[in-house]
Amino acid sequence: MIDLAQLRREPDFVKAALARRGVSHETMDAILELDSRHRRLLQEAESLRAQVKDLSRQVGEARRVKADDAAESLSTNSREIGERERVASEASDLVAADLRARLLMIPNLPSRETPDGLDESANVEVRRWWLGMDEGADFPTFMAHQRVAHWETARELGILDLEAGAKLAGSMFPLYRGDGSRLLRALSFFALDRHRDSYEEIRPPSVALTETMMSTGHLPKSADDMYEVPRDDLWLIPTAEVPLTSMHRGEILDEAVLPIRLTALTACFRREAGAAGRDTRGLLRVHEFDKVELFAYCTPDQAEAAHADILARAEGLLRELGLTYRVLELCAGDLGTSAARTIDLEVYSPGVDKWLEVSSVSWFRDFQARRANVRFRSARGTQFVHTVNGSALAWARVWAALVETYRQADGTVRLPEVLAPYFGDLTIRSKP
RNA sequence: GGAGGGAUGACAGAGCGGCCGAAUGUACCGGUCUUGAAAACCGGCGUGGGCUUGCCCACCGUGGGUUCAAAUCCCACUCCCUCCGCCA
Repeated sequence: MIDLAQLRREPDFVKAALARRGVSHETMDAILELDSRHRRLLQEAESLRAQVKDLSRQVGEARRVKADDAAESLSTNSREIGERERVASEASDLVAADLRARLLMIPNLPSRETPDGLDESANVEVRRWWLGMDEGADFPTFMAHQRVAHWETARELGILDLEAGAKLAGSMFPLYRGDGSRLLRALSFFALDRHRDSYEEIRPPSVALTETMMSTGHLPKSADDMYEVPRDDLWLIPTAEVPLTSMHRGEILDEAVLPIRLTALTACFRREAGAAGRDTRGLLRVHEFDKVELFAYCTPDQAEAAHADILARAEGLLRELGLTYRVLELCAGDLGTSAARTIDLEVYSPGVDKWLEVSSVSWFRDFQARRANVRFRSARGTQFVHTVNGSALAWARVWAALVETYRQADGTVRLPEVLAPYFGDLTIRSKP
């Protein structure tokens, strides 16, 4: 949630920032108008309530000295004012609810680093990396045997059964088998081990309450993108960011414990509403995938370094795996609701000849902390923490890129050496 | 699923209709004392909101209700603890 006080204090600045991501000035003016109406009604209600409290005190006093007539007339008076207070409060609450509902729909202010632009075409490519680049090698030329889509290779090798997944849960719910399933597990274990030095591993629930979804900004805006369990007021998590952000919901943390760095492996569920038919073959876009997430609660001063660390770790994994990737600075119009700044990592998948998003590293400033009410106490008083997070990494697409990149001329897949401790024999062959 | 107990400030723990936003202790911060520290003593010490910046309002698990007045009474819900049942 954006800071209402800031909107009041510097409306032009906030409106200009939000205009960069398509929020109209009229929308913000309506909020300011509601805010001032709310404050007027609130003042009225509060002053009436102050009168009721004062009279009630006098009633008590009168009773004590046995002045029953006085007590009776004071309490009648108080009852009448109480009626008016009730009316004023209801009016105030109504406006407050409207104001809050609108405020929850407003996205975060883009950071200074975020370039202008209304959609993904305006994202800025920051750099590319490929194996050997650091030694001066040119962008790789992929061989014909690497130009085979992962779903073809996977069928030949028997490591992915999309038909079976569709039978069980519908299309875009993949079922991995044999070495395909082992590869998935190897990747998660590999990543979690790499983060052990400074991130505490968490295994959160895979479902979250509506209230929890509100904290990260996934609700109310993105309800259509998520799976709901209405009977229990639960939602399947679209990312570990959801539970991790709410771990300290409502708490005031000691400055000394920050930054709190967490990592979690979870399944992620996404309905992908509105994306039907777009890049949906194989593992390009699926409803359920495993992801290792990195997350930090930090002070505003620590946020930049925490963001950079997550990005470096996500990139580090891709480099260790020897995959070709590029780094994109998202433009204002392509940012997620809660993000002030986001850097995406896209891996190059030679078989399908596409760049696939495998990580999104975001800085939320205090937007989520304000919603989740996570603060910290310091010498300068109590303030909201900053949250940052990023995938390291989302495995379905990495799995696809690995199978395509490391496909050999003989049709087998030879995985990179770093996976040896997690996978054993690195060659995936078709089983007789 | 059934029965009972509980939820109060950073923590422990009183209060059970009327100056209670809340006793007391611990922790924490400042001061006195001390060569220094500890102890002792003195003072301070929740969060958020509104406006005339001094005052007002809200918050005692959550949401309703009763009352002139609710941390205190009533109802519902959530979570925690104990016991019984069931179960991977």
